[in-house]
Amino acid sequence: MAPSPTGPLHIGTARTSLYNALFARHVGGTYVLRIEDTDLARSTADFERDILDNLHWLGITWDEGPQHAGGDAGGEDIGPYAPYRQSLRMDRYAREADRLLASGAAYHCWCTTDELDAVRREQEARKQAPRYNGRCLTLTDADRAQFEAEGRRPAVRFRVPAERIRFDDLIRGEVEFDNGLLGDFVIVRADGVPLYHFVVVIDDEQMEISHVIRGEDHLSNTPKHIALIRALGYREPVFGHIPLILNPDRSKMSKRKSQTAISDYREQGYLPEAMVNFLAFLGWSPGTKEEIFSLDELAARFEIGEVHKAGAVFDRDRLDYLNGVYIRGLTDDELTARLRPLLPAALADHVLAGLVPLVKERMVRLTDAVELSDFLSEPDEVVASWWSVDDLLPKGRDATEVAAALGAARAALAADDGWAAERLETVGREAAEAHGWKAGDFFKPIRVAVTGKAISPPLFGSMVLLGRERSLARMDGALERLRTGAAA
RNA sequence: GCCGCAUUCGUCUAGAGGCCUAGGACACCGCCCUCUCAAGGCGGAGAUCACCGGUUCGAAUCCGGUAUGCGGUACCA
Repeated sequence: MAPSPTGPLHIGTARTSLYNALFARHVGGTYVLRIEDTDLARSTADFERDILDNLHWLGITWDEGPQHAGGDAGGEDIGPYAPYRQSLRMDRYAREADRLLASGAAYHCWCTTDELDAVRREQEARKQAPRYNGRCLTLTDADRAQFEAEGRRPAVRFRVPAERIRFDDLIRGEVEFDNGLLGDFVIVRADGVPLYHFVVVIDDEQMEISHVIRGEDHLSNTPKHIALIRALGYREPVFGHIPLILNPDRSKMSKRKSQTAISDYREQGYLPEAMVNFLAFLGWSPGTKEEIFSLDELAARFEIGEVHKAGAVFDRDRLDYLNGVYIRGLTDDELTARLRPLLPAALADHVLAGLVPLVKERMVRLTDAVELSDFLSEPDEVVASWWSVDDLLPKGRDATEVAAALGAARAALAADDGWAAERLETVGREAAEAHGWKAGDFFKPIRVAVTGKAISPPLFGSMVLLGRERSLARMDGALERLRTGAAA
């Protein structure tokens, strides 16, 4: 797996990482992670940290590669072929470029960006394939001396042999390209920085990569890599190109149209287990009716050859559903621990522990607990500001009637000295019956007064967590507003 | 433009010649349960298997073509 730290860990990169991990674990292989940071201008240490951190968060582990972010400052890489960051392997690439130059498989190109653009525009205007015209292939020594004298620095171009390239893709089967259609592409920039197609091939050889599993967007790059592999005398790895994850409009999933950073999902309260389960099924299925699988179970069943060929739309609804399933599958203690950092410190641990069973099956994301529990940590005045008198009224009842009902409820509940949920509910129901109201209607003003909202966790459990005094005080506050409102 | 890849309910998918009048899940709708909301249970609607032609007694499944979509076509990865 070879992510490029030019952005935060992307959903697609995470899924590719997952498939690599599942494949490696399933066949008992060695999973290698390499940081592709040759694009110095766009790569940052922060992005690298984000990628490694979030991969760890998902539970994806690798056998070789940087275990911690740190750039060249010293995240110690693990594995026999360290370093696993391309920015630290430049001497190796320079040596291989020299080999290619010496053998004539590559040549210097002095063309400037402007010159190349001009040629390309001309080709496009003539409806020709835009590719390098080979100008620097026929330069004389005098030409070269002239460019040198002008201060121009040459890039290195690979001389692409015009041949048909065929390979057996793990997922797509036999694929064939005609490299005669390709122009000679640059492998080392004029500033000496080697480019992706070149370094990936060198590293794969030196790190003894046997299987390259990557996104389908690399399928048409593969013939370039194979040509380079042959020119360098390397062993050809097995390739597998997995389908793309798509925006709802079926284009390649992008930041513009979808949320793509794993860290965003993490912040929004998605569980890593749910993300992994969801991502695994975006492009693969075990063929069973069962669809809840842990990482270990996935690794046990995963077959790379069963991966689909067509892209899959990222379906947020399905992720939400799965996340809810996983939240409900957590023990109360586990959920309490995961919720703790998201909720105000003022919310006491024992209150949180009591809250969890009340909200567990009402959550889609961990962050939902914030709104479900804020009535416990906000002061009475704030909670009172969330509602208006109208919010207290069940359908068809006016303020005077509701004041009477709430007054009766308050009196009955206050008369109970235990303040336990089950007992309170019994008292509440008896009071409702005595008052001649349906329980639902009778409880509505209590709910709004106590929790500030028409939708809340179970009422009596909520009242227990809030405490007798504050619950009664909030009901008193509501009664007051009902009476003044009714009077007005 | 050129090259490549793909195409089963809105979405994720099952399906590898007869078990398919195409199964499941999410989303949607209805009912039940119910102190609100969820969760849960039950049921419903939803796919002429992109299209056309062929092979075959028989095709979603095999072959050919067409269309559409997507990806690539950088001194980005």
